Amino acid sequence: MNRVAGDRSRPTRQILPLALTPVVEGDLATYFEGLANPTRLHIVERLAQVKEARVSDVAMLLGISQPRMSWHLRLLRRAGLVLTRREGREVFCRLDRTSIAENLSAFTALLAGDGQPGPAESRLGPAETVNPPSPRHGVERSLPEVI
Amino acid sequence: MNRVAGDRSRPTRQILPLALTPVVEGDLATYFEGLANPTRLHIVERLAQVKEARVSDVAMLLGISQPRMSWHLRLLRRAGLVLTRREGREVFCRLDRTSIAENLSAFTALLAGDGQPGPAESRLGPAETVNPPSPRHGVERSLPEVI
DNA sequence: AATATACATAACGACACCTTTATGAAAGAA
DNA sequence: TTCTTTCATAAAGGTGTCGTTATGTATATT
Repeated sequence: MNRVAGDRSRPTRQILPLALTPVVEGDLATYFEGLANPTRLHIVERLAQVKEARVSDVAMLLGISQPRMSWHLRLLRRAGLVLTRREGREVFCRLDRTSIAENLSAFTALLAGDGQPGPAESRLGPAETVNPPSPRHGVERSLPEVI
Repeated sequence: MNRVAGDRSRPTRQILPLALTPVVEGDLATYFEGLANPTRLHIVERLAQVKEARVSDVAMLLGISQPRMSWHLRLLRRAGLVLTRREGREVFCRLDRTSIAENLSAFTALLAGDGQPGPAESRLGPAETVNPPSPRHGVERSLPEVI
C-alpha cells in the first residue's frame, strides 16, 4: 500500500475521544467532494426542506434510480453531510447540520487567513499595497446565518 | 453531443447583462469541485493569507510541480475561487472573494430550505415531529462572519 | 542574436467518479 | 412459505481527476 499517484486516498478519519473533533484539511476536501455534484446538491436541497425523508421517496422525487440514490447517499455520508437511520426495511436520511456547520466554519476560518503568514506578500505585484485589516472589502463580511 | 453518462458536463455559464448573476445549481457544484481537493485547499489557504501571490511562488511554497500548479489554478478559476492577473511573463493570483461569498451565500440559502416544500415530511418516520421554525437546533445558527 | 525564466499544454498512466443493469439480503405482507 | 418491498452491492463502461515528464510559447535578460 503505497499511495502512488493522486492524493485521493482517505486514511480513515481520526476519532479523538471526547473532544469536539477539529476539522483537518483532508476531511474538508472530502466534505466539499460531497457537494461537488448537482445530484447530491439536489438531495441536500430536498433534505433541507423536509428535515427527514425516506430514501426512496427522495429518489422518486428527483427522478433518479435506486442504486444511483444509494451511491450518492454513500458519498454524502462519507462527507459528513447526511445521517441515516434504519427503520425496519426502510432508511430515513437527514442533514447532519452539526457536521455541516463545523466544516463550513473550518472553511471560513481558512478564508480568514488563520495561520502565521499574516500580511506578507510573497513578492507583491507593482501598484498594489497591503491594506490594514480594518474595513474589509465589502462582500467579504456577510453571510446569512441560517446554517 | 448527447451527454450520455455522468452529469459532469458544464454548459458554459450564462452571463446575464448587468445584474448580479444568480448562482444556479450547476455552478454551485462547480464551485465546490474547486474545493474538493487538498492541494487546491492549500492554495486557497495560502491566498487567504497573502492576498496576492506569484503563481510559481505558491507552487514552490507548497512543494508542487509547475504543471500541477497550473492545472489546479485552472480548476480554481473555473470554480470562481481565484482570479489571475498577468504581469509580463509572470502571473499573480488572488482569491475572488466576491464570487466566493456569492456561492457560499447561495449554499446557505439552500440549506435554509428556500423553496416551497416547507414543513412537509415526505412520510415522516415514527416518533419524530415537525418543529416550528423558532429556536433552531443549536449549532444551526452560527458562522464566523469573515468571508 | 542567443539564453533564461514563467507559464501553458499535450501525452500518458493510474485511479476515482458516476451511471445503468443485474443480483443479493433483509424485513414485512400474503 | 412465498411474494413483495426496500435497500445495498457487484459488474461494466464511459469519463474526469490528478499526477509526472516532455514540449511549446511568450517575455525578459545577456
